[in-house]
Amino acid sequence: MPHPVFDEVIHEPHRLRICAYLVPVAGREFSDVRDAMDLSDSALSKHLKALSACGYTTLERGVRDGRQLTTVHLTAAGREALCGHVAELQRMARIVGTDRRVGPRTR
Amino acid sequence: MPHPVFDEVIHEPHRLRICAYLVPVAGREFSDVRDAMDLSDSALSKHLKALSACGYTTLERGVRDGRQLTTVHLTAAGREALCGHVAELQRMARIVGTDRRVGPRTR
DNA sequence: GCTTCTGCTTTCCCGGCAGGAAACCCTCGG
DNA sequence: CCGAGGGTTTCCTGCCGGGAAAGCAGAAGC
Repeated sequence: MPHPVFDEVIHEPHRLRICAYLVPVAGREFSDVRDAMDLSDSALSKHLKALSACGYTTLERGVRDGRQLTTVHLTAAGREALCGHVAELQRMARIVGTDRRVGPRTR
Repeated sequence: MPHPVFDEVIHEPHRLRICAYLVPVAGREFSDVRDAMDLSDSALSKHLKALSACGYTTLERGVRDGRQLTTVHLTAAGREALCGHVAELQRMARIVGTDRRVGPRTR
């Protein structure tokens, strides 16, 4: 592994968590993500913009109970990217033997 | 997992790789790390300074064959931090079901 | 002991990125 | 037409990482 080279867009802590947060469900409301990630509206909006620019997420604007609400979705590409990134890290961890307490698993 | 909160020092891509690179051996020469990580002298020096400031690495200056050479060591704390960080990511991945190809594990 | 060389370190400067605040839509309900 | 709620964009600021180059210390050579 000369250069694991991580996906910077997804590697960014908040975005990493956002994507992870989106994996298990079909879609999350903007406000839910904002609260769960403890981000300001603007910060989240920017992160989603970045993620969407890469095709990792999509925003679906709709209305419910007279209120407008935006739903965030993780795209297949986003899931792919996240999985790939995590896999990359795990691969690194495995090679390194970093399985909590570096024991006899040196290889 | 309200706030996985990653260790920013170790999360930084290059530093993450540097630490991983140091795990399997007792010590690496500065130049080896530099080349392996494909970093400039100054960049590596700065990263090592940051890691050392956290007590994650130590530098041992010595001489061999008339040449001076600095050996980089990952400390126990550094290994701990790396392991912890990776574990955190794996935990996140596991919760999320990100095991390459997200199947029927929708919840 | 002084110069030169080498190997790391520090300084300087720059560009990029993330965050908060606030101004700005846009849409819905009155 | 007028708010009000929900996101978005702008503006500005601080931090952080990188390269270039100057700086510095130890070692070899003279």
